Amino acid sequence: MRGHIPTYIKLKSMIQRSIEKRELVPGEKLPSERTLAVTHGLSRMTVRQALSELVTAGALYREQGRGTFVSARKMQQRNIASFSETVRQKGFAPSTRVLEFSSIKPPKDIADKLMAVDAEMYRALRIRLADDIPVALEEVFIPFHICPGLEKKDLTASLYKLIGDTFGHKIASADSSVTALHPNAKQQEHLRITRNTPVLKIDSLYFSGNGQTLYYEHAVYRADMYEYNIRISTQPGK
Amino acid sequence: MRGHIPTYIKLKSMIQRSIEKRELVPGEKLPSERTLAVTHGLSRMTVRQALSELVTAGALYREQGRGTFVSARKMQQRNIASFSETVRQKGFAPSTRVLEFSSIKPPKDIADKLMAVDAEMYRALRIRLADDIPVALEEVFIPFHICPGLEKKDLTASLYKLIGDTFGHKIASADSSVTALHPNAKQQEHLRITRNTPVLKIDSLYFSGNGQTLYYEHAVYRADMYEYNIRISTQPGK
DNA sequence: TCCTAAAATTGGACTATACCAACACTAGCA
DNA sequence: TGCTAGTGTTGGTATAGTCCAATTTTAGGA
Repeated sequence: MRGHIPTYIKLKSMIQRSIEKRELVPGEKLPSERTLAVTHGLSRMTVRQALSELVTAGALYREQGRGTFVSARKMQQRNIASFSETVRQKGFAPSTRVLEFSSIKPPKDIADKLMAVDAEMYRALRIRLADDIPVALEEVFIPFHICPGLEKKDLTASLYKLIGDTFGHKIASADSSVTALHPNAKQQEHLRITRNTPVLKIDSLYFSGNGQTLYYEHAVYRADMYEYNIRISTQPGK
Repeated sequence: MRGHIPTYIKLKSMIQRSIEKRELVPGEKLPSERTLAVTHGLSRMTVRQALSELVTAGALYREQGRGTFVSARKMQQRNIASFSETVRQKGFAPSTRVLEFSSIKPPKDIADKLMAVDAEMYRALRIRLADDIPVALEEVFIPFHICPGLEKKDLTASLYKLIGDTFGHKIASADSSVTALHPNAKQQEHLRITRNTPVLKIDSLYFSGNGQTLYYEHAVYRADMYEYNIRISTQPGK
Protein backbone atom coordinates (compact mmCIF):
# COMPACT_ATOMS: atom_id res chain seq x y z
CA MET A 1 0.00 0.00 0.00
CA ARG A 2 1.33 3.38 -1.02
CA GLY A 3 1.21 6.35 1.34
CA HIS A 4 -0.09 3.98 3.93
CA ILE A 5 -0.33 5.33 7.49
CA PRO A 6 0.65 2.86 10.21
CA THR A 7 -2.19 1.71 12.42
CA TYR A 8 -0.53 2.73 15.65
CA ILE A 9 -0.06 6.27 14.33
CA LYS A 10 -3.76 6.41 13.48
CA LEU A 11 -4.73 5.31 16.97
CA LYS A 12 -2.27 7.77 18.47
CA SER A 13 -3.73 10.64 16.44
CA MET A 14 -7.23 9.59 17.36
CA ILE A 15 -6.44 9.77 21.07
CA GLN A 16 -4.56 13.03 20.61
CA ARG A 17 -7.57 14.60 18.92
CA SER A 18 -9.86 13.36 21.66
CA ILE A 19 -7.70 15.07 24.24
CA GLU A 20 -7.58 18.29 22.26
CA LYS A 21 -11.35 18.27 21.79
CA ARG A 22 -11.78 17.64 25.53
CA GLU A 23 -13.63 14.41 24.85
CA LEU A 24 -10.97 12.98 27.09
CA VAL A 25 -10.39 15.21 30.09
CA PRO A 26 -7.29 15.33 32.32
CA GLY A 27 -7.24 12.56 34.88
CA GLU A 28 -9.71 10.48 32.90
CA LYS A 29 -9.00 6.81 32.59
CA LEU A 30 -8.61 5.32 29.14
CA PRO A 31 -10.00 1.88 28.31
CA SER A 32 -7.50 -0.84 29.15
CA GLU A 33 -4.98 -1.89 26.55
CA ARG A 34 -6.77 -5.16 26.07
CA THR A 35 -10.10 -3.40 25.59
CA LEU A 36 -8.65 -0.94 23.08
CA ALA A 37 -7.12 -3.84 21.19
CA VAL A 38 -10.46 -5.63 20.89
CA THR A 39 -12.57 -2.57 20.07
CA HIS A 40 -10.15 -1.41 17.38
CA GLY A 41 -9.42 -4.88 16.09
CA LEU A 42 -5.71 -4.62 16.85
CA SER A 43 -3.19 -6.59 18.82
CA ARG A 44 -2.28 -5.39 22.27
CA MET A 45 1.31 -4.68 21.23
CA THR A 46 0.12 -2.26 18.56
CA VAL A 47 -2.06 -0.46 21.07
CA ARG A 48 0.89 -0.32 23.47
CA GLN A 49 3.06 1.31 20.83
CA ALA A 50 0.52 4.07 20.31
CA LEU A 51 0.08 4.62 24.04
CA SER A 52 3.82 4.46 24.73
CA GLU A 53 4.54 7.32 22.37
CA LEU A 54 1.84 9.41 24.02
CA VAL A 55 3.31 8.60 27.43
CA THR A 56 6.75 9.66 26.21
CA ALA A 57 5.25 12.86 24.85
CA GLY A 58 3.67 13.53 28.25
CA ALA A 59 0.06 13.33 27.12
CA LEU A 60 -0.72 10.17 29.07
CA TYR A 61 0.66 8.38 32.09
CA ARG A 62 0.39 4.78 33.18
CA GLU A 63 -0.09 3.20 36.59
CA GLN A 64 0.44 -0.50 36.82
CA GLY A 65 -2.63 -2.32 38.02
CA ARG A 66 -4.77 0.84 37.72
CA GLY A 67 -4.81 1.94 34.14
CA THR A 68 -3.73 4.60 31.68
CA PHE A 69 -4.77 8.20 32.29
CA VAL A 70 -4.81 11.56 30.57
CA SER A 71 -2.18 13.95 31.94
CA ALA A 72 -3.34 17.16 33.52
CA ARG A 73 -1.30 19.49 31.32
CA LYS A 74 -2.69 20.38 27.99
CA MET A 75 -0.80 18.74 25.22
CA GLN A 76 1.54 21.03 23.41
CA GLN A 77 3.61 20.22 20.42
CA ARG A 78 6.77 21.29 22.07
CA ASN A 79 8.77 21.50 18.91
CA ILE A 80 11.56 23.90 18.51
CA ALA A 81 9.33 26.79 17.68
CA SER A 82 10.33 28.95 14.77
CA PHE A 83 9.99 32.68 15.00
CA SER A 84 7.18 32.68 12.46
CA GLU A 85 5.16 30.12 14.38
CA THR A 86 5.67 31.84 17.70
CA VAL A 87 4.61 35.20 16.38
CA ARG A 88 1.60 33.81 14.56
CA GLN A 89 0.46 32.02 17.71
CA LYS A 90 0.42 35.31 19.55
CA GLY A 91 -1.82 36.78 16.88
CA PHE A 92 0.64 38.93 14.95
CA ALA A 93 1.73 38.72 11.34
CA PRO A 94 5.37 37.66 10.98
CA SER A 95 7.60 38.99 8.24
CA THR A 96 11.27 39.06 7.41
CA ARG A 97 13.70 41.52 5.88
CA VAL A 98 17.02 40.24 4.57
CA LEU A 99 19.76 42.79 5.27
CA GLU A 100 22.84 40.92 4.15
CA PHE A 101 23.62 37.66 2.43
CA SER A 102 27.02 36.36 1.39
CA SER A 103 29.36 33.43 1.51
CA ILE A 104 32.20 33.82 3.97
CA LYS A 105 34.94 32.06 5.83
CA PRO A 106 33.41 32.05 9.29
CA PRO A 107 35.01 33.18 12.56
CA LYS A 108 36.84 30.36 14.29
CA ASP A 109 34.44 29.92 17.21
CA ILE A 110 31.49 29.45 14.91
CA ALA A 111 33.39 27.12 12.57
CA ASP A 112 34.30 25.03 15.62
CA LYS A 113 30.73 24.81 16.79
CA LEU A 114 29.61 23.70 13.36
CA MET A 115 32.52 21.26 13.18
CA ALA A 116 33.43 22.67 9.78
CA VAL A 117 36.79 24.31 10.31
CA ASP A 118 37.94 25.07 6.80
CA ALA A 119 34.54 25.21 5.17
CA GLU A 120 33.03 28.18 3.45
CA MET A 121 29.54 28.93 4.57
CA TYR A 122 26.58 31.18 3.97
CA ARG A 123 25.90 34.03 6.32
CA ALA A 124 22.60 35.83 6.46
CA LEU A 125 21.57 38.81 8.52
CA ARG A 126 17.83 39.18 8.84
CA ILE A 127 15.32 41.33 10.69
CA ARG A 128 12.25 39.52 11.93
CA LEU A 129 9.12 41.59 12.36
CA ALA A 130 5.74 41.18 14.00
CA ASP A 131 3.03 43.37 12.48
CA ASP A 132 5.87 45.32 10.84
CA ILE A 133 7.54 46.12 14.15
CA PRO A 134 11.14 44.88 14.24
CA VAL A 135 11.43 42.34 17.03
CA ALA A 136 14.61 40.43 16.34
CA LEU A 137 17.94 40.74 14.59
CA GLU A 138 19.19 37.39 13.48
CA GLU A 139 22.53 36.23 12.13
CA VAL A 140 22.68 32.74 10.66
CA PHE A 141 25.63 30.61 9.58
CA ILE A 142 24.99 27.61 7.30
CA PRO A 143 27.75 25.45 5.82
CA PHE A 144 27.63 25.03 2.02
CA HIS A 145 27.24 21.28 2.23
CA ILE A 146 24.05 21.59 4.27
CA CYS A 147 22.22 23.87 1.86
CA PRO A 148 23.90 23.89 -1.56
CA GLY A 149 22.41 26.61 -3.70
CA LEU A 150 20.86 28.51 -0.81
CA GLU A 151 21.52 31.79 -2.60
CA LYS A 152 18.74 30.94 -5.06
CA LYS A 153 16.16 30.45 -2.33
CA ASP A 154 13.74 32.84 -0.73
CA LEU A 155 15.23 33.82 2.60
CA THR A 156 12.24 35.83 3.74
CA ALA A 157 10.49 32.55 4.47
CA SER A 158 11.11 30.37 7.50
CA LEU A 159 14.68 29.12 7.40
CA TYR A 160 13.67 26.37 9.75
CA LYS A 161 11.18 25.04 7.22
CA LEU A 162 13.46 25.65 4.24
CA ILE A 163 16.22 23.49 5.67
CA GLY A 164 13.81 20.72 6.50
CA ASP A 165 11.54 20.72 3.46
CA THR A 166 13.85 21.80 0.66
CA PHE A 167 17.18 20.41 1.79
CA GLY A 168 15.88 17.36 3.63
CA HIS A 169 17.62 18.01 6.92
CA LYS A 170 15.19 17.16 9.67
CA ILE A 171 16.00 19.31 12.68
CA ALA A 172 15.91 17.08 15.73
CA SER A 173 17.35 19.18 18.53
CA ALA A 174 19.05 22.43 19.44
CA ASP A 175 21.44 23.64 22.08
CA SER A 176 20.55 27.15 23.11
CA SER A 177 22.17 29.62 25.40
CA VAL A 178 20.14 32.55 26.63
CA THR A 179 21.26 35.74 28.31
CA ALA A 180 20.30 39.39 28.67
CA LEU A 181 22.26 42.46 27.69
CA HIS A 182 22.06 45.95 26.26
CA PRO A 183 21.99 46.31 22.50
CA ASN A 184 24.98 47.65 20.61
CA ALA A 185 24.68 50.50 18.14
CA LYS A 186 23.83 48.31 15.18
CA GLN A 187 21.19 46.42 17.10
CA GLN A 188 19.69 49.65 18.44
CA GLU A 189 19.40 51.00 14.93
CA HIS A 190 17.80 47.95 13.37
CA LEU A 191 15.45 47.22 16.26
CA ARG A 192 14.69 50.94 16.67
CA ILE A 193 15.33 50.93 20.39
CA THR A 194 17.58 52.84 22.76
CA ARG A 195 20.46 51.41 24.71
CA ASN A 196 18.23 51.16 27.75
CA THR A 197 15.88 48.57 26.31
CA PRO A 198 17.32 45.26 27.42
CA VAL A 199 17.46 42.51 24.81
CA LEU A 200 17.46 38.73 24.97
CA LYS A 201 20.43 37.14 23.28
CA ILE A 202 19.76 33.58 22.17
CA ASP A 203 22.51 31.57 20.50
CA SER A 204 21.41 28.25 19.09
CA LEU A 205 23.16 25.34 17.45
CA TYR A 206 20.81 23.07 15.53
CA PHE A 207 21.30 19.32 15.08
CA SER A 208 19.88 16.54 12.94
CA GLY A 209 18.88 13.21 14.45
CA ASN A 210 22.31 11.68 13.94
CA GLY A 211 23.98 14.55 15.75
CA GLN A 212 25.21 16.33 12.64
CA THR A 213 25.42 20.09 13.15
CA LEU A 214 23.14 21.89 10.74
CA TYR A 215 23.46 25.60 11.38
CA TYR A 216 24.22 28.23 13.96
CA GLU A 217 22.00 31.12 14.82
CA HIS A 218 22.80 34.22 16.80
CA ALA A 219 19.68 36.18 17.60
CA VAL A 220 18.84 39.29 19.58
CA TYR A 221 15.24 39.94 20.61
CA ARG A 222 13.54 43.02 21.98
CA ALA A 223 12.77 41.85 25.50
CA ASP A 224 9.79 44.16 25.77
CA MET A 225 8.24 42.44 22.76
CA TYR A 226 9.37 38.88 22.98
CA GLU A 227 9.37 36.16 25.57
CA TYR A 228 11.07 32.83 25.27
CA ASN A 229 8.89 29.92 26.31
CA ILE A 230 10.01 26.36 26.64
CA ARG A 231 9.01 23.07 28.15
CA ILE A 232 11.81 20.98 29.47
CA SER A 233 11.42 17.31 30.28
CA THR A 234 13.64 14.97 32.16
CA GLN A 235 14.74 11.94 30.18
CA PRO A 236 12.21 9.15 29.91
CA GLY A 237 13.27 5.68 30.99
CA LYS A 238 15.75 6.91 33.54
CA MET B 1 12.20 -12.83 40.86
CA ARG B 2 12.52 -10.01 43.31
CA GLY B 3 14.34 -6.79 42.45
CA HIS B 4 14.65 -8.21 38.99
CA ILE B 5 15.99 -5.86 36.32
CA PRO B 6 14.24 -6.15 32.94
CA THR B 7 16.40 -7.57 30.18
CA TYR B 8 15.88 -4.64 27.85
CA ILE B 9 17.09 -2.24 30.54
CA LYS B 10 20.22 -4.35 30.96
CA LEU B 11 20.91 -4.27 27.24
CA LYS B 12 20.23 -0.55 27.14
CA SER B 13 22.67 0.09 29.99
CA MET B 14 25.26 -2.11 28.34
CA ILE B 15 25.13 -0.09 25.13
CA GLN B 16 25.08 3.17 27.08
CA ARG B 17 28.23 2.20 28.94
CA SER B 18 29.93 1.19 25.70
CA ILE B 19 29.24 4.62 24.28
CA GLU B 20 30.49 6.36 27.40
CA LYS B 21 33.66 4.25 27.40
CA ARG B 22 34.17 5.01 23.71
CA GLU B 23 34.07 1.35 22.83
CA LEU B 24 31.35 2.49 20.50
CA VAL B 25 32.31 5.69 18.73
CA PRO B 26 30.00 8.23 17.07
CA GLY B 27 28.89 7.13 13.62
CA GLU B 28 29.70 3.50 14.34
CA LYS B 29 27.20 0.94 13.23
CA LEU B 30 25.71 -1.39 15.79
CA PRO B 31 25.06 -5.05 15.01
CA SER B 32 21.66 -5.51 13.43
CA GLU B 33 18.64 -6.05 15.63
CA ARG B 34 18.48 -9.67 14.54
CA THR B 35 22.16 -10.22 15.34
CA LEU B 36 21.83 -8.61 18.77
CA ALA B 37 18.83 -10.79 19.45
CA VAL B 38 20.74 -13.98 18.66
CA THR B 39 23.99 -13.04 20.43
CA HIS B 40 22.16 -12.01 23.58
CA GLY B 41 19.63 -14.80 23.44
CA LEU B 42 16.67 -12.42 23.22
CA SER B 43 13.80 -11.86 20.87
CA ARG B 44 14.08 -9.07 18.35
CA MET B 45 11.21 -7.17 19.96
CA THR B 46 13.10 -6.99 23.25
CA VAL B 47 16.19 -5.69 21.48
CA ARG B 48 14.05 -3.13 19.71
CA GLN B 49 12.69 -1.84 23.01
CA ALA B 50 16.21 -1.22 24.30
CA LEU B 51 17.30 0.47 21.07
CA SER B 52 14.10 2.52 20.82
CA GLU B 53 14.67 4.12 24.20
CA LEU B 54 18.22 5.02 23.23
CA VAL B 55 16.97 6.49 19.97
CA THR B 56 14.42 8.55 21.89
CA ALA B 57 17.16 9.72 24.23
CA GLY B 58 19.25 10.77 21.24
CA ALA B 59 22.11 8.34 21.79
CA LEU B 60 21.41 6.30 18.66
CA TYR B 61 19.68 6.84 15.36
CA ARG B 62 18.21 4.38 12.89
CA GLU B 63 18.23 4.32 9.11
CA GLN B 64 15.92 1.88 7.47
CA GLY B 65 17.76 -0.59 5.28
CA ARG B 66 21.16 0.58 6.58
CA GLY B 67 21.33 -0.03 10.29
CA THR B 68 21.47 1.57 13.72
CA PHE B 69 24.26 4.03 14.50
CA VAL B 70 25.79 5.91 17.42
CA SER B 71 24.90 9.62 17.41
CA ALA B 72 27.67 12.17 17.12
CA ARG B 73 26.79 14.26 20.12
CA LYS B 74 27.90 13.06 23.47
CA MET B 75 25.06 11.79 25.54
CA GLN B 76 23.96 14.29 28.11
CA GLN B 77 21.61 13.84 30.95
CA ARG B 78 19.44 16.67 29.92
CA ASN B 79 17.71 17.00 33.21
CA ILE B 80 16.27 20.20 34.45
CA ALA B 81 19.44 21.58 35.95
CA SER B 82 19.22 23.03 39.43
CA PHE B 83 21.04 26.20 40.30
CA SER B 84 23.45 24.33 42.52
CA GLU B 85 24.40 21.89 39.79
CA THR B 86 24.82 24.59 37.17
CA VAL B 87 27.05 26.69 39.37
CA ARG B 88 29.13 23.74 40.46
CA GLN B 89 29.67 22.69 36.87
CA LYS B 90 31.14 26.07 36.10
CA GLY B 91 33.62 25.66 38.92
CA PHE B 92 32.10 27.89 41.58
CA ALA B 93 30.81 27.07 45.03
CA PRO B 94 27.03 27.48 45.30
CA SER B 95 25.39 28.70 48.46
CA THR B 96 22.00 29.98 49.53
CA ARG B 97 20.70 32.62 51.89
CA VAL B 98 17.06 32.44 52.98
CA LEU B 99 15.63 35.94 53.29
CA GLU B 100 12.00 35.22 54.03
CA PHE B 101 9.89 32.16 54.73
CA SER B 102 6.23 32.09 55.59
CA SER B 103 2.91 30.53 54.77
CA ILE B 104 0.62 32.75 52.77
CA LYS B 105 -2.49 32.91 50.69
CA PRO B 106 -0.92 33.36 47.28
CA PRO B 107 -1.73 35.97 44.63
CA LYS B 108 -4.45 34.81 42.28
CA ASP B 109 -2.26 34.37 39.20
CA ILE B 110 0.11 32.07 41.02
CA ALA B 111 -2.68 30.11 42.67
CA ASP B 112 -4.19 29.61 39.23
CA LYS B 113 -0.97 28.34 37.77
CA LEU B 114 -0.59 25.89 40.61
CA MET B 115 -4.24 24.89 40.25
CA ALA B 116 -4.70 25.43 43.99
CA VAL B 117 -7.07 28.35 44.23
CA ASP B 118 -8.01 28.40 47.88
CA ALA B 119 -4.93 26.64 49.21
CA GLU B 120 -2.45 28.06 51.63
CA MET B 121 1.11 27.64 50.52
CA TYR B 122 4.68 28.22 51.55
CA ARG B 123 6.57 31.14 50.11
CA ALA B 124 10.32 31.42 50.29
CA LEU B 125 12.57 34.22 49.14
CA ARG B 126 16.14 33.14 48.68
CA ILE B 127 19.39 34.56 47.37
CA ARG B 128 21.55 32.15 45.41
CA LEU B 129 25.27 32.82 45.44
CA ALA B 130 28.29 31.59 43.49
CA ASP B 131 31.56 31.97 45.42
CA ASP B 132 29.63 34.29 47.76
CA ILE B 133 28.63 36.65 44.98
CA PRO B 134 24.85 37.05 44.75
CA VAL B 135 23.73 35.80 41.36
CA ALA B 136 20.01 35.20 41.68
CA LEU B 137 17.00 36.29 43.68
CA GLU B 138 14.46 33.54 43.81
CA GLU B 139 10.86 33.46 45.00
CA VAL B 140 9.24 30.06 45.37
CA PHE B 141 5.62 29.06 45.98
CA ILE B 142 4.86 25.53 47.20
CA PRO B 143 1.38 24.29 48.16
CA PHE B 144 1.12 22.74 51.63
CA HIS B 145 -0.01 19.39 50.28
CA ILE B 146 3.13 19.00 48.18
CA CYS B 147 5.59 19.49 51.02
CA PRO B 148 3.87 19.12 54.41
CA GLY B 149 6.22 20.21 57.16
CA LEU B 150 8.54 22.12 54.87
CA GLU B 151 9.16 24.70 57.62
CA LYS B 152 11.22 22.09 59.50
CA LYS B 153 13.52 21.48 56.55
CA ASP B 154 16.80 23.08 55.57
CA LEU B 155 16.02 25.54 52.81
CA THR B 156 19.62 26.44 52.10
CA ALA B 157 19.95 23.11 50.28
CA SER B 158 18.66 22.38 46.82
CA LEU B 159 14.90 22.69 46.79
CA TYR B 160 14.84 20.62 43.66
CA LYS B 161 16.44 17.71 45.48
CA LEU B 162 14.43 18.23 48.66
CA ILE B 163 11.11 17.92 46.85
CA GLY B 164 12.23 14.80 45.05
CA ASP B 165 14.13 12.95 47.76
CA THR B 166 12.30 13.97 50.94
CA PHE B 167 8.77 14.47 49.68
CA GLY B 168 8.80 11.88 46.91
CA HIS B 169 7.66 14.14 44.09
CA LYS B 170 9.65 13.26 41.02
CA ILE B 171 9.96 16.36 38.88
CA ALA B 172 9.27 15.33 35.29
CA SER B 173 9.03 18.59 33.40
CA ALA B 174 8.87 22.35 33.65
CA ASP B 175 7.34 25.18 31.67
CA SER B 176 9.65 28.16 31.69
CA SER B 177 9.30 31.63 30.35
CA VAL B 178 12.42 33.72 29.90
CA THR B 179 12.79 37.42 29.33
CA ALA B 180 15.16 40.29 29.99
CA LEU B 181 14.54 43.45 31.99
CA HIS B 182 16.02 45.98 34.37
CA PRO B 183 15.99 45.11 38.06
CA ASN B 184 13.67 46.90 40.46
CA ALA B 185 14.94 48.50 43.65
CA LYS B 186 14.66 45.38 45.76
CA GLN B 187 16.44 43.27 43.18
CA GLN B 188 19.17 45.87 42.77
CA GLU B 189 19.77 45.86 46.50
CA HIS B 190 19.93 42.12 46.95
CA LEU B 191 21.95 41.40 43.84
CA ARG B 192 24.16 44.45 44.50
CA ILE B 193 23.79 45.81 41.01
CA THR B 194 22.64 49.09 39.46
CA ARG B 195 19.54 49.59 37.38
CA ASN B 196 21.66 49.40 34.26
CA THR B 197 22.71 45.80 34.70
CA PRO B 198 20.14 43.80 32.75
CA VAL B 199 18.75 40.71 34.42
CA LEU B 200 17.25 37.47 33.14
CA LYS B 201 13.79 36.79 34.49
CA ILE B 202 12.89 33.11 34.44
CA ASP B 203 9.48 31.97 35.65
CA SER B 204 9.07 28.22 35.92
CA LEU B 205 6.20 25.93 36.73
CA TYR B 206 7.30 22.44 37.70
CA PHE B 207 5.28 19.27 37.02
CA SER B 208 5.29 15.63 38.08
CA GLY B 209 4.86 12.84 35.54
CA ASN B 210 1.07 12.81 35.79
CA GLY B 211 0.91 16.53 35.16
CA GLN B 212 0.36 17.55 38.76
CA THR B 213 1.74 21.01 39.42
CA LEU B 214 4.44 20.89 42.08
CA TYR B 215 5.68 24.41 42.61
CA TYR B 216 6.20 27.79 41.00
CA GLU B 217 9.45 29.66 40.89
CA HIS B 218 10.07 33.26 39.97
CA ALA B 219 13.77 33.95 39.58
CA VAL B 220 15.88 36.89 38.54
CA TYR B 221 19.50 36.33 37.48
CA ARG B 222 22.38 38.73 37.01
CA ALA B 223 22.83 38.45 33.25
CA ASP B 224 26.50 39.33 33.50
CA MET B 225 27.04 36.31 35.75
CA TYR B 226 24.58 33.76 34.55
CA GLU B 227 23.64 32.17 31.28
CA TYR B 228 20.73 29.89 30.68
CA ASN B 229 21.61 26.78 28.68
CA ILE B 230 19.15 24.26 27.36
CA ARG B 231 18.84 21.49 24.88
CA ILE B 232 15.51 21.21 23.17
CA SER B 233 14.39 18.16 21.25
CA THR B 234 11.53 17.78 18.87
CA GLN B 235 8.93 15.24 19.86
CA PRO B 236 9.78 11.67 18.93
CA GLY B 237 7.39 9.95 16.57
CA LYS B 238 6.28 13.16 14.89
C1' DT C 1 -20.33 -3.96 60.08
C1' DC C 2 -15.66 -4.58 59.16
C1' DC C 3 -11.75 -6.92 57.90
C1' DT C 4 -9.44 -10.33 55.03
C1' DA C 5 -8.49 -13.53 51.46
C1' DA C 6 -9.41 -14.79 46.83
C1' DA C 7 -10.41 -13.44 42.10
C1' DA C 8 -10.35 -10.30 38.40
C1' DT C 9 -8.19 -6.50 36.06
C1' DT C 10 -4.46 -3.82 34.50
C1' DG C 11 0.02 -2.55 32.92
C1' DG C 12 5.09 -4.66 32.39
C1' DA C 13 8.07 -7.87 30.18
C1' DC C 14 9.00 -11.16 26.78
C1' DT C 15 8.82 -14.67 22.95
C1' DA C 16 8.13 -16.16 18.20
C1' DT C 17 6.73 -15.10 13.88
C1' DA C 18 5.33 -12.69 9.59
C1' DC C 19 5.45 -9.52 5.87
C1' DC C 20 6.79 -4.89 4.06
C1' DA C 21 9.93 -1.05 2.50
C1' DA C 22 14.35 0.98 2.02
C1' DC C 23 18.89 0.18 0.99
C1' DA C 24 23.39 -2.19 -0.29
C1' DC C 25 25.65 -5.27 -2.91
C1' DT C 26 26.70 -8.21 -6.76
C1' DA C 27 26.47 -10.83 -10.82
C1' DG C 28 25.57 -10.36 -15.45
C1' DC C 29 24.50 -7.98 -19.54
C1' DA C 30 25.29 -4.30 -23.04
C1' DT D 1 33.58 -0.16 -18.48
C1' DG D 2 29.18 1.08 -16.84
C1' DC D 3 24.50 0.31 -16.07
C1' DT D 4 20.70 -2.80 -14.40
C1' DA D 5 18.08 -6.23 -12.33
C1' DG D 6 18.17 -9.37 -8.72
C1' DT D 7 18.99 -10.72 -4.07
C1' DG D 8 19.95 -10.32 0.67
C1' DT D 9 20.12 -7.30 4.75
C1' DT D 10 18.13 -3.95 7.67
C1' DG D 11 14.77 -1.50 10.13
C1' DG D 12 9.25 -0.76 10.29
C1' DT D 13 4.86 -2.57 11.31
C1' DA D 14 1.83 -5.92 13.09
C1' DT D 15 -0.07 -10.29 15.16
C1' DA D 16 -0.90 -13.66 18.91
C1' DG D 17 0.16 -15.38 22.70
C1' DT D 18 2.61 -16.14 27.74
C1' DC D 19 3.73 -15.10 32.42
C1' DC D 20 4.45 -11.59 36.11
C1' DA D 21 3.43 -7.73 39.44
C1' DA D 22 0.58 -4.15 41.21
C1' DT D 23 -3.94 -2.83 42.18
C1' DT D 24 -8.92 -3.04 42.55
C1' DT D 25 -12.99 -5.54 43.28
C1' DT D 26 -15.60 -9.07 45.20
C1' DA D 27 -17.14 -12.48 48.31
C1' DG D 28 -17.04 -14.56 52.82
C1' DG D 29 -16.30 -14.97 57.50
C1' DA D 30 -15.81 -13.19 62.25
